[in-house]
Amino acid sequence: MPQTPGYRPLYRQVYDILVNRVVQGAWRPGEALPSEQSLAKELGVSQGTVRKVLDALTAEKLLERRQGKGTYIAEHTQERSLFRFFRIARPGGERLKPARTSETVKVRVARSAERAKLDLDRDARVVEITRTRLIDGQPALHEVIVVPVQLFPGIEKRAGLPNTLYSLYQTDYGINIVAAREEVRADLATAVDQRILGVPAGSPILVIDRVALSLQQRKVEWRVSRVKSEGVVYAVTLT
Amino acid sequence: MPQTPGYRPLYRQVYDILVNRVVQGAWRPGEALPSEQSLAKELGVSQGTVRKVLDALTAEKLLERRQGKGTYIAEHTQERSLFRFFRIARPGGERLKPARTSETVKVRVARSAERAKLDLDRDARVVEITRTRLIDGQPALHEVIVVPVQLFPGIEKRAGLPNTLYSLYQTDYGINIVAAREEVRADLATAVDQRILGVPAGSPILVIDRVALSLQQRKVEWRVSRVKSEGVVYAVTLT
DNA sequence: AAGTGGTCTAGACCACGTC
DNA sequence: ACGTGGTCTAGACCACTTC
Repeated sequence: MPQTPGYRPLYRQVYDILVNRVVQGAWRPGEALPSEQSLAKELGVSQGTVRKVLDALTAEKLLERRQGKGTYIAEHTQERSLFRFFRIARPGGERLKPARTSETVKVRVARSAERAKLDLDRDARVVEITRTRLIDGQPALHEVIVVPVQLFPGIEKRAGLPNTLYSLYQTDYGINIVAAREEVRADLATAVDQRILGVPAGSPILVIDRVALSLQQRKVEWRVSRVKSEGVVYAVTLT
Repeated sequence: MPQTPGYRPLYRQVYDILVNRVVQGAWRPGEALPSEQSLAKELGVSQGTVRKVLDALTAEKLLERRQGKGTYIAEHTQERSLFRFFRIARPGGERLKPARTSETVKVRVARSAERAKLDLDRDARVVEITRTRLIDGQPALHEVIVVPVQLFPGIEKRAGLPNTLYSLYQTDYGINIVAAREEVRADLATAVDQRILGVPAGSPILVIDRVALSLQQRKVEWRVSRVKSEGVVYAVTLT
């Protein structure tokens, strides 16, 4: 039987404090945090305890540390977001970068499947973004992205969304995507796939179903991508 | 310009020492290591330095730590290996466990594609294991596994290989699989797929191409699995 | 009570980047 | 020269497990 059921290490409290500050935008992406020493002094703990927390947040890719310089809020730049969550590559290893094309944006009431995927209430409204992306100048995948309008007010009025939405989520809405659950399956090309991707009927298509999670583990985005399977793979390293 | 080009922290040396001991079988899977204190004393470093190394090896899943008890060599048990590297699941989340059927085992000279995948010399010999696995009693995937015979002498003479080979690699050959690079693509059922998996011609098939890496980052196994895509997905969490 | 890993502290010194 | 993060130490106390 545990002697202290409510035991909570000091570093957990420090962790929560710093996460809250980051979430509330105390520092902007790319900006430096105070030094370990000053944070320790301010919070009334030792430098080692602050260090443990900063190391943990760095492992979660929310911070970046640079020896001799300081600790910074990690930026979800285009390059970085792509490299982290976009797993399409050439067989053998070379990672690919898609170019974007125009998108269509709609606001509507969430369907039941969407409410289930994103833990939404009845009547919740969502923004639906549909777009096609190019690899080597050819249409290679198209995707439907659904996010709760409540979390991203006004996003539907923006013209020309960036190629990687996660940098936009971070800079304009304070939402950090820290993880994504993906389910990959094989399917056959539909009529829509044939038209958009220019593939023959019955071609194999790789379907990627992703739910993206924020720092608070909230389900923030549902995205289904359909990828022309020819000459590309979904590459991942299991550890 | 770095002032000390050959700088190497103390914990790196301790790390190498302990990894070597594990690789050379100083302790068996499931066995406890000496306590932090005694390791520190023996190696002439502080407990904190030993702790840092043990924590790192635990993060790599080579060790397991249990508060109040000790630090143990992680066991690649059937359950654990499956859960870690076998990513097939039902849509929505439930992870699946395949049952094995009989396999066929051959020894032969490595083909050039195999030499490239596994960094083998010309004339290298490999063991090829072919097997089919069942989900819910139905054939659901079949795979071809290729390993260098040099690393696994006598493996071809074993009858009835275990469902998860990685526990065998660990216990009988001292090889710990710590990571796997996987490439997933969509394909159409071939004649072989039709016969083995009982699917119609032209069905979508999920193909998983895996290279498994040992603790020393050596490419130890190449495995290609073809999975009946109906009702199952390849599930992974990106972080 | 004894032994283990887990937390926390205080202080020293090192490597790195900037001034 | 200075400030930052990175390493290393020594010691204290806590929580968990076993005896």
